Amino acid sequence: MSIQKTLAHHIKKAFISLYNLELGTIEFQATRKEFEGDITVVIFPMLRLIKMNPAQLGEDLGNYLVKNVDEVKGFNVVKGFLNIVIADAFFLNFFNEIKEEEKFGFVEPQPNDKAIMVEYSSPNTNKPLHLGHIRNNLLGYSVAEILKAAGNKVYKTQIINDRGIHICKSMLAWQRFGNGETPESTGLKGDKLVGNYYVKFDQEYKKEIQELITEGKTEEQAKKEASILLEAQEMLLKWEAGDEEVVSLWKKMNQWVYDGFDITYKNLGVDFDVLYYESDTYLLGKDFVAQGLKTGVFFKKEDGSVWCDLTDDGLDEKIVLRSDGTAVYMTQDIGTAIQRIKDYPDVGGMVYTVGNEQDYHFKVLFLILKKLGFDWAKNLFHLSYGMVDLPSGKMKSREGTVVDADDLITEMATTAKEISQELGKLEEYNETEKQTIYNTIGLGALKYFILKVDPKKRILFDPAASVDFQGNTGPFIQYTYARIQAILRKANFDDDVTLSASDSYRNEASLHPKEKELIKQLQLFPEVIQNAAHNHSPALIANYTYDLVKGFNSFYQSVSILGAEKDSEKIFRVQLSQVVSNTIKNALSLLGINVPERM
RNA sequence: GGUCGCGUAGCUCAGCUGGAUAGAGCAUCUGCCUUCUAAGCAGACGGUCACAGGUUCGAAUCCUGUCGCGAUCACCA
Repeated sequence: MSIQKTLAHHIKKAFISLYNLELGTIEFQATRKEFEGDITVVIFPMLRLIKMNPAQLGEDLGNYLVKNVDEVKGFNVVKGFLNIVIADAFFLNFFNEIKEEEKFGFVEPQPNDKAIMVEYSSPNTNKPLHLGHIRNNLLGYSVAEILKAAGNKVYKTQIINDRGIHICKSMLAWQRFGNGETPESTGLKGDKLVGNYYVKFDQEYKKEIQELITEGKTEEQAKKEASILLEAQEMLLKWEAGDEEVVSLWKKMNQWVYDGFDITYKNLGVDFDVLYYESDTYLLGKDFVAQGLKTGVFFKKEDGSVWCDLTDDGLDEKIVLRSDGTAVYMTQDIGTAIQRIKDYPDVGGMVYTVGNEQDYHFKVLFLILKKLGFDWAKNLFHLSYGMVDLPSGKMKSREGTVVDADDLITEMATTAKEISQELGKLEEYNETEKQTIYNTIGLGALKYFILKVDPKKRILFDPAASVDFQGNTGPFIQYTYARIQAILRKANFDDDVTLSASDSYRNEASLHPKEKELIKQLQLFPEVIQNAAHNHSPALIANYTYDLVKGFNSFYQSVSILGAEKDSEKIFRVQLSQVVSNTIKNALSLLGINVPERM
């Protein structure tokens, strides 16, 4: 039982025996450093039940606890705060309980619990992934991992936007100007190659518009009448009609893109359990619109278009079917959501990782699904995140001001390499091993930099300067981990200490303040995971890990680990280091960050 | 204009369901590498928590309003 629960139980008993009163929730907090004690009870809220001096009440409760609870060694009262001193034995016992747990804090999913489907990435297939996708992927992946650690079964998914006018544009440009180029013939990643033709299309389109304007057309006319655009639109119609030639080109070029994406995903360390393609789902949802029309969730306007009236919920009317009977984005999303539950009946909720420009869309989507009467609709969550901005402003793919995902990953590894070489580390390694470590560090820096920020906030990303390797960064945490590994290696090789010795903790039960501090921090981990899962926030994990690392470094600097005076002390400190390093590793795994054994 | 989000140190960010004197890192300055990895540690400097009201024993946190920034308000996706 956690110390909080134990204390809460006894404080309630104290209230009954001292004042004959039933107490509700009790507020605990960690005791501030400047006061003596480990855990603090806030007295003020109790004054609502009983009118008395808070200092006196604290005094009474403190005395009761010392007398009746073994774990309570002492107390002091400052204003309305009862600071409780917990016996070191409690922390030692806790430590001994968790020290064999490889995955301390992680909860196994219960077989009959509902699963959660987490959607992220969901790219278009006409251009390569960029910095915005990186934030999306890292967030989605991390939240999925956190949900798993909190005891949920999770399906990771993405819906690939593989159809529409955008891919036709790339296809057309490739047909016209491509000379049969392939990823193999050019040595380009497939997504890059296709992306180049998307840019090419735009260039040609603009050229044609200019020509038409000089011929005397208005800009508006020119934009509509450019032959290259008309041809792309025609191509889309052919695709929809199932034209063999167009479909086979579409398949070929999409496959290039997928091969390219796979490399990026692999480098980024993300993966998926289930894939959905928009070409399979874009016609879904119409049946449910028809049903909703019958049950009165939707209504039809004179022109035949179908709408959902959300004015009672403070929103607008939203179209769900065009007057020509074709689907809109919303229709498709309704259909896809329902389809997913059909495909995976154990799914009881979904998380959509999509940028905050679609906040309104998802609000409406979730509301409509609720109105349609699906009970899982209450468990839908839009994991909304802010844009990633560059110092130069917005990223615009057409203007070439995007930060390409692959380039960024490479650049981070290069920076890691430069810094490592400057510091003269890693010299005993061969080139391949070094490169692996550079990748781990560079990627760790990037991931931590993005995930430590609250998803809702915008990130200003300066590729040249913003990812630091000192202070609150991924590499700092990785570095601490690597240092602990060095201690563990030396403890094993240079000393005849047996880590599994049965007396491997200090029986005298008196902890160094830094040791106690560390154990207290470890104690918080399970709670942090639950919290992070509840709030869909990797930032909570990141900040916890940083605190733990700070705590360890402070410990590392102020006590001698391998050179401890007594054997029991040495073994204890090595074991403590071991548990801390496991926890760091586990916490980082929730952020998708790997740890190097040396750096 | 309506709706939603954000505004905390020079910069980048923490601050959980209201709690004690608002915390880190970077930058600037001071110490610490013959001793477990100095990508580190210890310390100094730095704040009208955008602004104004309100709620209460107590507000960065909750409510209202104002200002600033961003997003969004298509028979686009």
